[in-house]
Amino acid sequence: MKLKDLAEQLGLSQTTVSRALNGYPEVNKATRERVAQAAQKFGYSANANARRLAIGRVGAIGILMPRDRSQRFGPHTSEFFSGLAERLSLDEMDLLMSPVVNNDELGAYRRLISSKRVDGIIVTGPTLMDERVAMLIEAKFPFVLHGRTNIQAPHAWLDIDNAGAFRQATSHLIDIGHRRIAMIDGHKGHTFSEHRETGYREALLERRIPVDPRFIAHEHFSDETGFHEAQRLLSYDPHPTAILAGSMMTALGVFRAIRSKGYELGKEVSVIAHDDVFPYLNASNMVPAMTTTRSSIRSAGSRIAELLVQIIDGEPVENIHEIWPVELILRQSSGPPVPPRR
Amino acid sequence: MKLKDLAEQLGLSQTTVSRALNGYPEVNKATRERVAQAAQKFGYSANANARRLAIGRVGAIGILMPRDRSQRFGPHTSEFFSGLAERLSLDEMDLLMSPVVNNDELGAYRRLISSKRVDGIIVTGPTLMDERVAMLIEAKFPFVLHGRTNIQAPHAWLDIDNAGAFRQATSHLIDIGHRRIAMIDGHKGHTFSEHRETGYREALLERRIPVDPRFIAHEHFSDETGFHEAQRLLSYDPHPTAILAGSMMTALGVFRAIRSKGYELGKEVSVIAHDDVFPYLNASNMVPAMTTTRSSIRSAGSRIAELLVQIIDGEPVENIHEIWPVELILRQSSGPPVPPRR
DNA sequence: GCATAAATTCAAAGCGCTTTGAATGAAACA
DNA sequence: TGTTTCATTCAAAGCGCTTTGAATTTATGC
Repeated sequence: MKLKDLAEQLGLSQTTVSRALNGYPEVNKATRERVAQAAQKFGYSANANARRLAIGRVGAIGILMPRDRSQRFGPHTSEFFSGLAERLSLDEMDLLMSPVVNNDELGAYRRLISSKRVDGIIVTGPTLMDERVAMLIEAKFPFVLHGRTNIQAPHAWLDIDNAGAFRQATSHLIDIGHRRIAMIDGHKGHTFSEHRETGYREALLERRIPVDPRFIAHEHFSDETGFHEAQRLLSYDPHPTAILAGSMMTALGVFRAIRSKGYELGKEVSVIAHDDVFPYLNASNMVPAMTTTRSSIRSAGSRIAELLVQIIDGEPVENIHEIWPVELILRQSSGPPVPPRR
Repeated sequence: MKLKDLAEQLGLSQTTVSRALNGYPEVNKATRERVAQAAQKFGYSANANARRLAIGRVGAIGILMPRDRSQRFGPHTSEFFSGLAERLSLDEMDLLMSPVVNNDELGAYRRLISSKRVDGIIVTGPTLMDERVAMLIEAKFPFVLHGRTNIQAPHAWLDIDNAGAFRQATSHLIDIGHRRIAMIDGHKGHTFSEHRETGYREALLERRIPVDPRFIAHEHFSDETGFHEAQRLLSYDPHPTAILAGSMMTALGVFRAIRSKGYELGKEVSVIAHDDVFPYLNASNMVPAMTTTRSSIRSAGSRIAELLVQIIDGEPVENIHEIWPVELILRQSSGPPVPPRR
């Protein structure tokens, strides 16, 4: 059933029916009701493509499948998506996930824009001089970046305070007596990873504790890499008395490594993990409960969707920058260093 | 830049340019080249909405945000999506995620169909008499179901052998001497959950071991529920000597509960988990390595995307039914029951 | 009771593409 | 050379909607 048919059924013009359905004021109330009922009855709903063509707006925002396979759809991505989806549903907006073909990421962004399949784009996991961001700015296409870059031209972004999180965690560990502190985080090049390392270094520097490069690891987030890196770290003599883990998955592996070496968690070796708040993996439920720097990636997604919709509606991009603070939540996996038993 | 502009630039008609771009044979080779070059140069790419309106095809498949919040975008969903996305990229198809508004799920499906935003739909997490499936069959809209229902009318589906997986795991446990075996799985009502329970019961029945209803738990998949349910199970006297966990997350909680009670995993209490193969959570890396029934949910997603594309291309739906076998992989978390050390 | 304003409704144009049916020019045939 | 055929190209119609500008009906003021 199309608009024409519906209009004929009702003995009205397409114009009136269209207006009735779209809530225009110049339609008689009785007529509007009648139209609504008929639409309901016949299960009519406008052909989205015709509608979009006519109004020049899509009602969807896009996101490209994250570039490297390892990052693609990790648990972080899915939590983030969940936040996006939740917010977008309020505006009845769709979320379009488009693949990167031929590994031509920039081209994929360009095509997504010029084919008018989406009203705006969300960019995640940026590097410091992210070329996708540069391109989108240049193209003047609405987008919001999750994370930050060093690119100066105005654009909208939302990021958490990664440097602050790791600075705070590191300082805390120093405060309670640790001197050999290691970190296992995500791959270098990504802004969040660089920022975290910066925070970590700043905290050490402030207390004049030298940075031991062996104590810094960059890997993707999984229990496996957490395990391997922690094993490596603990094999040094003296080994670190505290480990910062970039994600909950990493932390699971770190826990495992500490146990398998026979150390007591939270005593001989402390662990602080960054927690993106996964509904199915709760830091306070671990044994021992895990000390974390916490920030909900889902909430970030939700807010980003909101911002993008605002931008699409014409909000100027200049002032849309948010840095979210990260909470340090002390639990049992961290404590003053205790010399090894034995 | 639109087709008209591009055509004018080239001194050609829109017809010819369109045909050149879409690979029609009746275009001079030299012309085709020239057009391709110009398109590249001007960054032209057809307005997707106009194109779709004209050809009546969208180039996207849809999926609605899973219904209940708990299930929405768990780690399973994201792995599944990942598989879908991977396969769809081969066909340059988009994946459209549409929200369910006002909690009107069926209405959301109807609107998705009648608004012609997608060429086909993927349905997940069905119940035994899933109304969405019934509706889609009725509407004759292309779709593939991940899972199964008891609905008889022909429709395409792909499922793993959930009953077989749990039957096999249970039988194995019985074989090595267990008599009190518990299961913690997903919510009742979902087909996969019912099938698993069926498999479990069949295995017990076959050996004439009575089913203890206290030993069956249905909860959503998270480490927290795994922990709580396992705690409950282990508080019975006598307690189960083996626990089947419906997901890796659940298993993490179960591990924790067993340890916190002071039992030795794989001896006093065995655990077998169903593993959907998460790249960031590896069963063989746990300590002890976890015995699992394994089936990749990502591969399932990939295959389902493939099937849906075939259906959209006209493949009849009658014969598209796949049941994937599930492997039981023995590792250290299961073994013959050992009487508690005092 | 008539002119004017306000409330409704409508016909037709346009969104940017594909595709039908016709036109053109070149090559092949007789 | 005139006629066919084939290879290319084109003009125009149509996809289903929104929206402009005009037409009609109804309400209001004097």
